[in-house]
Amino acid sequence: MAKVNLKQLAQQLDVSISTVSKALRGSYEIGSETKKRIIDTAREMGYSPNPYAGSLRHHKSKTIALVAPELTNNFFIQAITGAEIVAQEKGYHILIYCTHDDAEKEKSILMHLQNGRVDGVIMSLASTTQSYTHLEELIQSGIPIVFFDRICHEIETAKITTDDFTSGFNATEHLIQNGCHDIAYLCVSENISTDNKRKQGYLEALNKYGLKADKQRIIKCNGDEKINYRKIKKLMSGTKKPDGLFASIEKLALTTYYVCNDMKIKIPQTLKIICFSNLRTAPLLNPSLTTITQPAFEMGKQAASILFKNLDKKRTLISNENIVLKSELIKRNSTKK
Amino acid sequence: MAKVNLKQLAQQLDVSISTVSKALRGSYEIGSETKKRIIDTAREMGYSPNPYAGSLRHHKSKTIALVAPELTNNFFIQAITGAEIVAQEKGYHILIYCTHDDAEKEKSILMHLQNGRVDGVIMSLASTTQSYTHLEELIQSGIPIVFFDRICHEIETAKITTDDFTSGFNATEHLIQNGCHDIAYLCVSENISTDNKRKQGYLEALNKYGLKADKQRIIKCNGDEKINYRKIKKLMSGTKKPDGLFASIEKLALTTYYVCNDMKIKIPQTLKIICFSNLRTAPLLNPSLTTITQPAFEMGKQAASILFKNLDKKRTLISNENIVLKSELIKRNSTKK
DNA sequence: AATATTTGCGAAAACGTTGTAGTTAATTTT
DNA sequence: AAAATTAACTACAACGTTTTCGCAAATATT
Repeated sequence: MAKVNLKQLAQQLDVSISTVSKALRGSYEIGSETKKRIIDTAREMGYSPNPYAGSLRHHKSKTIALVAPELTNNFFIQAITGAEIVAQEKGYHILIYCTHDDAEKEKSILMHLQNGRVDGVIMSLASTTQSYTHLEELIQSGIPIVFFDRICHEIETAKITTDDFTSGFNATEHLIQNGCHDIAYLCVSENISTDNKRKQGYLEALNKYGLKADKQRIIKCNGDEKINYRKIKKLMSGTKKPDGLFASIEKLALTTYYVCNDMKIKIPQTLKIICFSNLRTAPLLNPSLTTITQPAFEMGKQAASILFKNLDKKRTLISNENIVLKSELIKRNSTKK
Repeated sequence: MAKVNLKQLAQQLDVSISTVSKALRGSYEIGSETKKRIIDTAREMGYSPNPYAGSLRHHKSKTIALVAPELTNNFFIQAITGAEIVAQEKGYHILIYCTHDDAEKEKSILMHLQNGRVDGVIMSLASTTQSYTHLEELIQSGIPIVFFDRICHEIETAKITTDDFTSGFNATEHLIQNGCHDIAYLCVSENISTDNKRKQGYLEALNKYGLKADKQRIIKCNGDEKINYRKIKKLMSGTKKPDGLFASIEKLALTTYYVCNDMKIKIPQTLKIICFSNLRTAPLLNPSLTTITQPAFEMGKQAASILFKNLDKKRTLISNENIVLKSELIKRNSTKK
């Protein structure tokens, strides 16, 4: 059964609605005997308060939105899982939205969140997002945002990232130390914060070891799988091919594996590959893939924790805070000397 | 800006609240001139109706819950992605809940959904779920459920599955045809519908080819990774080892890969492996993994479509309907002769 | 010209809560 | 014994919508 509300409970118990409400919230205004009686029958009748009535009164929904560029990606899924666990602990609910890496869709989703459906937002930017007015507007309308991974520097709030510069540097250095002299960098977009930092790390490492950076070696891959495949194939077809490859996202490393399979290019003998990835199967690939693995789960947990903490304090503006977690470079066979 | 409501709009326009409300919903009661004036200023002032006020009036939230046993699994993620796309099209919102394959948590989550927070539920059962009263109660309280993959036969509603029996049969037959005589089956739980059907297919194939079924060859693996590892290791350590292995879920095949790696067992020479999986990296594993791949994305889409269609018609009871999609057996090197 | 209908709008109730401001009756203080 | 306090409860407004009903003025029908 169900759909029992305060009114029905009150009728049943022959007390007023307010009394029932207060008793259930443990108010000291209600005598302990009545309180017990009310609580008991409430349980008996399976009473559960209508969340929307409460939301309407309090302008709080106990719900947050998690906005991610894609879902079919272990990094984001692990982050979501982390956030979900914290949400269940704290009694919050999570609405999931996927921008499919499309700035327009991102804008539209955030617009629809301005009306109080959620109390706050955890998000990672779409790679095509250029303007930040939709983010500012959301915050202006009283809904705080916490960013993770693909953050927006321009906005003052909490941001959870990993040490992308250092990781980019380490990844490149690792390739160099294992004998690479000509290293390509596969990225998604110059807009996104992570990609940029990783590239800077890459360039810095090249510089440190006296390798010159070549713009031709920085390949921007967009969303379409087939176009990426062709771009990478072209990269591996010239007379001067790279002997190392650093992919900023998992998907691009996998595409490279396919290209190498098809072109009979041997990994790691001819090409060494390293990649940002949370793939569980990295150790089982042929060859096993050297990865920089981000603490995605932890990032999701922290993002959620910070958001909830602020929401519970009724803070609608979250102070600037950069939380930087460490990624781990896991050496495997794809970069073996 | 924001937080503008009907009252403020009405004040600004010097008309009544009802007039504004009606105009915005395109009522024929309002003159076209006034209507235009209202719609224009509403847009100007960035009005967006408070969703919870509407929900309270209509007892409809335009929100559904998606309850899955785990998130870090490509099958469920693809299904969620499918559902999310349909939801965005239809103007619905999706709350995500993860049971972590725990019947108690599942129960608790569903209990919390009885109060009208969602209009309907899409779910896949936890493997430990034995009793179905919490499902029945939810439906009794007017919230319809659509099941996908791990369904509950006992409850009358729409269910989206794949042809698990046939797939189980085909998988086993494939192993037999490639020379296996002693095939183990790794499963999660006898409770879950999919597992059961797959096992029946497995047994049927053994029977057809005159191989006798051995209870020792049916290994029940629970959630814990380490225990699974030990169970599989034990399986591969006896004097009489299986020469074929059929895993009902992805995770178990991967664990088997690890076991074989560690024990220097050669796949497919010594052991052939086939597995239900939506892993994108199946072709890149060492060796590439033969899979039965479910149309997860499509399953999510269909589950959502059916649910929304019923909700839009204000149907709170969904008629029994079994939608069975076809899985695909993709032959790769892990089962090569 | 008297009556009936239509058009355009507003008042107010309702959805299920919560919290403020009473209102009794019992108890304590003076 | 009168006044003040406290304890235990209730009435009611409010949150932001939607919708039913009502009402006047304008128009159409006899």
